[in-house]
Amino acid sequence: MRRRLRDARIRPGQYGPIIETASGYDTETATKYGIWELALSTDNSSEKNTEKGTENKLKQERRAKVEKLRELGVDPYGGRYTDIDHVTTIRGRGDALGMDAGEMSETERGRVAGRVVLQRVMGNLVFLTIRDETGDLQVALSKKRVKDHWPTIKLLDLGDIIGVEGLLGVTKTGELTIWGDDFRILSKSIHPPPEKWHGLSDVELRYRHRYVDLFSNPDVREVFKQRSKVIAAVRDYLHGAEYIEVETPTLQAIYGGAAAKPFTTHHNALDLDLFLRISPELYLKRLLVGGMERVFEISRNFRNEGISTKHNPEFTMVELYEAYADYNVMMERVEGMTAAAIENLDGNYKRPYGETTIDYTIPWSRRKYADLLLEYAGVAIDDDAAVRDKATQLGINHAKMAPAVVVNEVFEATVEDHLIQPTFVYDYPAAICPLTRRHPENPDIALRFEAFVNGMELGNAYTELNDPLVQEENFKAQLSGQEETMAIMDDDFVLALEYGMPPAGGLGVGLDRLVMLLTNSQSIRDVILFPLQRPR
RNA sequence: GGGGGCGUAGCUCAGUCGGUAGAGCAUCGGCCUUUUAAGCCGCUAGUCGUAGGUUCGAGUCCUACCGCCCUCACCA
Repeated sequence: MRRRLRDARIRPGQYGPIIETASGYDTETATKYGIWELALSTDNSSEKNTEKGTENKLKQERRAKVEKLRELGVDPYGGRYTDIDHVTTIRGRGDALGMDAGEMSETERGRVAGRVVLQRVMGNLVFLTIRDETGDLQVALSKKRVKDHWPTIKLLDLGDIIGVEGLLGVTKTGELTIWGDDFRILSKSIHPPPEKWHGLSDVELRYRHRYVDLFSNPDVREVFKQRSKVIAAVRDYLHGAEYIEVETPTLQAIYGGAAAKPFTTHHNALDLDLFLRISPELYLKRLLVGGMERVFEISRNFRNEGISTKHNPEFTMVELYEAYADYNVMMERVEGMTAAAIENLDGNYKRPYGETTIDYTIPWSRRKYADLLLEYAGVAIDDDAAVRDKATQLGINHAKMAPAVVVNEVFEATVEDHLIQPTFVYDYPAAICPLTRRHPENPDIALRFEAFVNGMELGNAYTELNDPLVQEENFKAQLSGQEETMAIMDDDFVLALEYGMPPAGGLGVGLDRLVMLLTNSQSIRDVILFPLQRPR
């Protein structure tokens, strides 16, 4: 679309002869004012008019109003409108005045800008509900008071963005109101907004036209404001813990750091196939080698896998590495960043999630993997026969699985759903995390934990492996085994370890999931502004 | 990929047994200077997701396809 518009700007003639319409538009006028959508659709209207009848009719009526505004000498797409007050600010000032119902201040003025979301026309007095980023406010525009602006006000539609200035007052019914005497139309909306009461509720349309979702459903906007606060708090917390924020490549010639299928892309000038990162891990560890002792990155990662309420192909993770620490320190980091996020929201550590309440009070529960397996599956982790019996009971086809894989299948089937309250599960079977440092006293155990909340994995951490020889061996073992992990040996990463990486704790926390939990959102798509949708 | 559900006016939704496509909001035309989803009167509004099929007749039944949601599988 954008491309078409740009082409049109250069060669308007290609869109055919000028067509005179009811509203008096032609491509020349459109060109002059730079309203290309208008020029194009007007051109097409002779063919497409019948196609989408109502929508076209509604738009044409609004376009006619645009033209009428121009005839009145009013710019329907006005520019700078400064020194405005937010609705919340005006409400605060209004409250401070302590006016009675029906009263109007003689001196206190307000100036707002926002979208018209409700309109109550009573002849020569119009009540509008204006929505800005902070809330809704009523403005009243009377013919007597606005004088010359009245003809413009008669052309207002739901969805228009306007600016209003006037005295503050309280109506008979007790509603704080700006009694406008100055008025500006800032953007004429030519597409009708959704129904005023229900808003936009079709899930597909909400995702595809998120801008409509945002302006018509204030709760949605609130979720994304909270998302911003969560991420800001995580960043502040880490800065406070003397971390440095870095940015590492999203385009990677060799991908790694997780077991996941990548997206592929291509650099034309270099004629080089590249991958979108599945994790920033191997780059962040290189920074530890370089002497950056505490680093983090809030990174967009891309995994070419299934989509679900908990998985979007691109998602945001905070990944961090801390020299001379271990996974126990990382548990404190998870708790610390979550607490910081909660403090930045509302300070409430007991939060609803669906039907349950989750208590984020520190410290979170810390449970050994093997203990949980015994508790919920009733089997000892090293009792292969018992584990396989249990697997059979659960309907898991385990004949060809390695012992540790069966253990993990049983664990996932029996334990994870019970991990509702925040829990660190630690000391995983080494066989299912091959690139991980082993427990010094038990080589079958990996120094790893996962943080679970509401049965969902929130984070994953390790006491990092810094032995280059073991790392190289593990890499090779991985390569020979699974097809999708470490498709290419990352020699440079091993080289970095050969120079010497300090012992460290490393952690990744899914920020989309953290936001889901803290905002009581049931789908990851409700905390991602533009979740992936197939083109229509 | 398997299973289930959904797709009707710009939006939110009805649509009976297969028999002339409906309502509310919005729009348009009236009345209206204290309304709160304002109200009242009148009007307009449709490729029933797409393409086939069955039938005298399909929004409705059948098939395929497209899109979305849920779920399982895959997957940290």
